Amino acid sequence: MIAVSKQNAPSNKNCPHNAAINCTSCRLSAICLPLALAQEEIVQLDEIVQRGRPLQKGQHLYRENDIFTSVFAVRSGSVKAYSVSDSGEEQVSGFYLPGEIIGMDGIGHNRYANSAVAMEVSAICEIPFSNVEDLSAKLPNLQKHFFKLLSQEIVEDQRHITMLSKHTADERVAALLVSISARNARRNLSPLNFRLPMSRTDIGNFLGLTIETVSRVFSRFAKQGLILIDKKELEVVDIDELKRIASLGH
Amino acid sequence: MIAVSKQNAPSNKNCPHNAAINCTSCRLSAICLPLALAQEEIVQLDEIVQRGRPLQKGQHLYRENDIFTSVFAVRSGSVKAYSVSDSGEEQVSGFYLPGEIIGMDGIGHNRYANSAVAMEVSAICEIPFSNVEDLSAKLPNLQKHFFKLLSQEIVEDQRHITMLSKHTADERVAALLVSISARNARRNLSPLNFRLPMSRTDIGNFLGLTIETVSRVFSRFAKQGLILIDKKELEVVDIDELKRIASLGH
DNA sequence: GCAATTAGTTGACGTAGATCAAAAGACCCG
DNA sequence: CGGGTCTTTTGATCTACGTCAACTAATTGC
Repeated sequence: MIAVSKQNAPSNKNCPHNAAINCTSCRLSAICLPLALAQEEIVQLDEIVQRGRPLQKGQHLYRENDIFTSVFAVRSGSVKAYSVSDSGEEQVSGFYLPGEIIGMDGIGHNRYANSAVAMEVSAICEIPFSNVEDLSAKLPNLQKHFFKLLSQEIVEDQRHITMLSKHTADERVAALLVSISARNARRNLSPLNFRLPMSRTDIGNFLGLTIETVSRVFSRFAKQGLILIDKKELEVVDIDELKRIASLGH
Repeated sequence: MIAVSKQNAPSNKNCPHNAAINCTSCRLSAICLPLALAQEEIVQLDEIVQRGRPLQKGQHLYRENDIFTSVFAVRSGSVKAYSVSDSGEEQVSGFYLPGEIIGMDGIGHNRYANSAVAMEVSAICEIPFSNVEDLSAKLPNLQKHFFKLLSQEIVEDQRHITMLSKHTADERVAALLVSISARNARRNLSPLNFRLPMSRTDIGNFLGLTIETVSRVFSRFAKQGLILIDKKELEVVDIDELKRIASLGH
């Protein structure tokens, strides 16, 4: 299921990492663009969006404390955001899938608060934020859209806080699987069959659990017939039960 | 939501809850307004800010799921934001002190994601967000300021996520005390002598701990000579040691 | 193609903090 | 002022998850 692109330059409309594309024709625009934006407005936005060559697994979009310049839209692949504490420990703050926007944590202090690294070969759109600010003054819908994006990330983070402070290991893992499933559905991918792009270590780190606990929960879910898991390939067998577990208060 | 209306109570410049005040003269403006805003721009902002009569302890600014209309600046007192999960449990998502802005979680889905309640008698400025959007299109500094505010809240929440997922009870409590101390300093209040506006239950809930654990940590800190605590009155004796504890990775 | 490294699984055991329990202050309010 | 309620403290016990350890299976590199 991994469509790892072997080619590195020639333009090819069928390649998911293809750079020769624009917002108007991008099938993810429904996710990352404001629905309210008129065709002509999209063209204006399109002009400021920069599309680079695909990032390889392990390559960074930016690093914690770099000067903030842009936010990024994931076009294909997946990205992990993380920060490193004084004591040198890594904290994974989020996973970003196609259509999602990363880097907005940098706006507040003009420096990125996290590092962002590709978890697999990924195509990324770079959106210089000063251009967004300028254009937002002219396009009320665009301004509104970015306010919404930022606010939604706050709500997301707060949900995650609740997850960490009130939910058991089972509930956290179930919630992550349900979240990825729902996000895949939104992108018209299978919500029941997908590849987890992140390692067990990253999952544990994100969920505030050790790798051993994550592994045990997966094994238990598999034994209970909720999922089939082979390394990173996942089949969700009983999504309703996963949802039920995810929404339990403990 | 409470009806926060412009009122014409007798002007009394000395009362901390006084409503007859404007942004220009408000001694908190350095905290809640963009420094870059010109005098004349502040006047324009001032016109959309509504100042209501003080809220009593326990009164709500808004409730989870109410239609989003405004963000609010705390002028005096203190406010707690919290949400209630499916299972009926409360999750405290933040404490807001004078100069801080609350309610931005509502922008994303046009409904507040949290409830906000006064923890003591508090004066609040209501800022209708549609006016902010309109004015932001004209005042680039204002737009920038709100982008920053939203982004900073994201960074705050992510710090809190790290706190919950990587830090011990001692470290969490120390970090909260250091945070309140720093925020008091910023408002030119004593950073070493203050009253905790929230209950032990709220502290525990916010930090992902039980009330018993919070109580024990306070007792331990007191025994170690780091703080003096009498009910809600707190004296910080050794701020450096608290900072050290707060920044430990465990 | 075969050692070397890394990622994941599983088991045995330890511990930070939850839970349960009881009591002592505060703080109402009639 | 005195009885009821709520908050906080402190102690005794329990448990979910972390830690440590041993092993297997992928992946990488030469």
